[in-house]
Amino acid sequence: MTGKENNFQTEREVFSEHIQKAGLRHTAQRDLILDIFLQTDEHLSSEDLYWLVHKQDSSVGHTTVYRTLKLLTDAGLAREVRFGDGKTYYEHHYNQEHHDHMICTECGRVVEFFSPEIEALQDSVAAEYGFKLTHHSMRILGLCEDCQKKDAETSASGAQPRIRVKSVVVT
Amino acid sequence: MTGKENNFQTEREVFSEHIQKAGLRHTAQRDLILDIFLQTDEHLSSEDLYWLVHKQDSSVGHTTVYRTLKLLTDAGLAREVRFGDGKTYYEHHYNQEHHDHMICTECGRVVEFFSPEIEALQDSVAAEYGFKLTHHSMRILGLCEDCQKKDAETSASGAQPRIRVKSVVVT
DNA sequence: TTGATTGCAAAGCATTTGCATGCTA
DNA sequence: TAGCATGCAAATGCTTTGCAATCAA
Repeated sequence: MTGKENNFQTEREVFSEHIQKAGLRHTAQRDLILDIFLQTDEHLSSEDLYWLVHKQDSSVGHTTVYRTLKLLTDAGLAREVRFGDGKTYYEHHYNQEHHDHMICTECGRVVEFFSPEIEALQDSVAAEYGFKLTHHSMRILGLCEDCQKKDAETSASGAQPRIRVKSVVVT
Repeated sequence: MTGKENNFQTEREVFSEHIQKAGLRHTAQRDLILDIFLQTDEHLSSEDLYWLVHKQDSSVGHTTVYRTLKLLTDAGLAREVRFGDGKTYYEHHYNQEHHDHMICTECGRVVEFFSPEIEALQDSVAAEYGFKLTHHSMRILGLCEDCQKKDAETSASGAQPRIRVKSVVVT
């Protein structure tokens, strides 16, 4: 009886509650997609989750995974994140600490970090301009330690990154 | 002979230099697109710029505007920015101070801001994880002062925002 | 039974690409 | 003249939507 299992239960309950409150319905697909989502740890795209689901039930369609991820987001269980490669990724959101992302533009490695100082400064910037801050979004793009070394050794590395940041877009 | 005019000249020169160095060619379309881009002040999408160009020369195609904006970005004259509505916007980049964006999710208003403290903290976060920071991206999403007031008065405002942030995606 | 849900195919968007034609250098 | 640039149409990649069939409540 670990904390994780308790948490697991609770997330299912949150989902059920959301479904009831919104007048929606329980389905085998939704349960399966939630279960598999909860078993993951990485940031995954709808495509990624689709294939994981597909392995267990090949009758589930792409559309349902898309729609269910949206549903999970509405229920507060998932959070959409974008890393600049044009896809939308999802990460666990329920009972998770807020964090931002640092992305290696070479290998796609994603590091989560949290800086209370930056958070506080964002609040004060918003206040300064009269904004009521609802969300914020922050990415740091650069080269991770390994890729800095690799770049020093050879220029061409064969490995394909999972997340390819095509154009480095700074906002 | 204002500073703006001097700057204008210089940006054209930068463009010419970039074109020469890259072995590319001067064309009437590129000159026109650059000129019109330089006359703008807002963040504009390729679509936006296309229509501005179209007014002066309707023979210029979408594709050329896309390609030229990429070229301007390569030349350091433009910077791609994304606000979360799925489109790519461009802003002036040459001789511009670095800044981040605060976006009103109701009316789409974009406020540019700069916080040296946040910049410094980003550097130290990167350093802490061994990252070599190349770019960063930061958005603050919320309600601007006007929209907070409007929300207090009525819930439905008829105005269509120029930038519609469909799903609030926090990264 | 009623109406939400599903999965397929098709449509949407923003963006990119193939290719014949046009035009700079 | 060589080969980059252009513009059209078609393709792409991700996501959404229409719709008939299915299924939960």
